Amino acid sequence: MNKRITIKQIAKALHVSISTVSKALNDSYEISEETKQKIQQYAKEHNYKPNTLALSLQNKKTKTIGIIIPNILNHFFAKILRGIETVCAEKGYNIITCITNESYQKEVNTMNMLSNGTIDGFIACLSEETLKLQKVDHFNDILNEGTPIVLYDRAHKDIKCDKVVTDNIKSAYKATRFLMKSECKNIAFISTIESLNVGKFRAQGYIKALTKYGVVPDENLIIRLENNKTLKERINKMLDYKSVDGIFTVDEMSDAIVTQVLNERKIRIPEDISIIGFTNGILSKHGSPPLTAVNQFGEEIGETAAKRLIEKLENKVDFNDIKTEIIRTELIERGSTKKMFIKF
Amino acid sequence: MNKRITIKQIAKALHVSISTVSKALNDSYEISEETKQKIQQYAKEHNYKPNTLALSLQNKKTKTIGIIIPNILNHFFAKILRGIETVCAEKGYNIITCITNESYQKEVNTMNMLSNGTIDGFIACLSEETLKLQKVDHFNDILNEGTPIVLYDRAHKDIKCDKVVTDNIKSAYKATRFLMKSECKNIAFISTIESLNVGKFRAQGYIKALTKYGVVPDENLIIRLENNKTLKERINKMLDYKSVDGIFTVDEMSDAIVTQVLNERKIRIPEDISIIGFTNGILSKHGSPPLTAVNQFGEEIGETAAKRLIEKLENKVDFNDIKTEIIRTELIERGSTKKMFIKF
DNA sequence: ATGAAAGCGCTAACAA
DNA sequence: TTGTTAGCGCTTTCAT
Repeated sequence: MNKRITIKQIAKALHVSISTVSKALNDSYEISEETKQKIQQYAKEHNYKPNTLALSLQNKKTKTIGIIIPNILNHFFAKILRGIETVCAEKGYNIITCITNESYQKEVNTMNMLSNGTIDGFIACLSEETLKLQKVDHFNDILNEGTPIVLYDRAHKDIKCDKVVTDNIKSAYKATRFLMKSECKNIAFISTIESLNVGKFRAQGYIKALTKYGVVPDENLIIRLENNKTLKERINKMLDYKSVDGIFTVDEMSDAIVTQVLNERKIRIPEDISIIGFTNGILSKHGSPPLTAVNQFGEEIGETAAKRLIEKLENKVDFNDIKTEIIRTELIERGSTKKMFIKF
Repeated sequence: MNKRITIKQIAKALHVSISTVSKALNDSYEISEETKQKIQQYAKEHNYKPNTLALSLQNKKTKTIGIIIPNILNHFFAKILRGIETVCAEKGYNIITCITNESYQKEVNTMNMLSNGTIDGFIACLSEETLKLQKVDHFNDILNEGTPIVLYDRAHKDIKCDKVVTDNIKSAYKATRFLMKSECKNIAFISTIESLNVGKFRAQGYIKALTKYGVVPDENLIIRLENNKTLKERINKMLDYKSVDGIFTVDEMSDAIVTQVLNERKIRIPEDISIIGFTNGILSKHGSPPLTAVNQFGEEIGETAAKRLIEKLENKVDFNDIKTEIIRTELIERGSTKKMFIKF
């Protein structure tokens, strides 16, 4: 066993003082070339690595960022994490990743646990439960302590900090309009994320588009749930009720289940019904048929959030200079929608 | 701004010594109830949180674990991460997640960066490049420093540490046998992960099963690639060559592309060709038809690895007591294979 | 019951 | 050019 060596041990071995070693290792001009050589070589030979903890304690900076993720199995969040990681690695920051599993309590606990010197700042996304309970004091407490936070995707108006979000209303509006352009007359809306504000925004965009083009939203074609328990039966009921020819699903779960139901009922996509999804995860790309979907650029969201936080940490912008960045989306046309031909 | 408070400030404010405060906050029997009360209350009011860094420096323990993940967009790894996180959170450990993006250099850098007091141990998976280069010294160096490592999924025989892996040979054997049982005569093997040892093992299992039941492996039905660049054309060539009636795809990418090609050629699944996949990710469950697949229990792999590492960290087992744990798999029968009827 | 002091590994101001 | 010392926030031993 080749235990780690400290500056103190080097000093003793080489009969110099601790500070000489410290300076030599930091290549200080104060130290003679000769001594530097000697010390640096000894350090290398003995595989010396400075103890990050001690440095952090000294500098009051840890160069690590806490990442709060509601659910890592969600491909969208995985993409965001990748974006964050890329930027952080580039700029020399480590990340501590915490998964809240959509739980309020877990979110509060981990954030408190980390905001005591372990991390310099947070990049966080509210859990579903937090959003339901509307309790966001823990965020404001941490901000008050002087720890910067950047919120991504799911934000909350009562938290006064930087945010990086998607323009859900506009994206949903465009997706719905696309369906209308491709001659769909009865366009349904399906969501299992009604508990999230992003889910509500997408519904707003859908309704806005219909209304704008003179279609009165039909309650029976709108399914807004907080989970997918009763979804299958709701879809079947809806399809019995009216001959839908377009469906806008705003989360991947809805998309998967709709596709399944349509297959079961031998309804063809897109010949009988067109579908547009949201998020553009693995299922969209590789499903059959591949899904026309609103692509969210998760990596870009992550990168933007990380860049913003690091700016703050490095005092390139003032702590109280707060902004919300909106990341574009794009509609990726694939096989689940007909080629559009109506001009508006 | 409500800056964090230290023990020292409490001491000053309350006109007691630093050590009294420390003891009071730790509920020491040495301190009078009265003083304790006073100090604890003050601490609570001022939202005192002990500085983790200082504690770690003192204890030589950080209660955080470094997680090395080759690619977070891979759903299997995401599942493993979730398993790790669950156990770590339960036992009070934080995790620092690092993504290597399958790069050797990134793996070396991050592991070196963290193994200097930042983390107590590693849970790691070798990057593809590391596996190709067969350079694993960085792992052994870290082990030599006394930092425990648990390797998951992709391991390497030259690294002497705990491992948690899947029995790839056996799983592939069973999957292949299943295809044979369901009357497939010409079973193809498709892999785009030939660069990984797990990929090679799966091929071995496939060949073993064929051989065992008297089938001579046909080179033309075996596609072993290191990526998916030429996959589509290779599959088409193979299908032109011979009427395949069963395909064993050992990674999700292969599965997605095979399905696509079969759809294009109007070949029905499972009527014309049965498919079995590996890993059982999102695509398997929600594809159409849903894919019969070898399920890998990623969460269990993660949990097992985390438990093992924490045992080591808490000295429940000796550092040199090394073992390899093999996590079961199961074959999940879905719509991409015929109901089997041959008895062997 | 309370406090002084040393030390975890390191940096930096100051002294020699 | 090199060394001494104090201090980052905390625990712990040893006095008082």
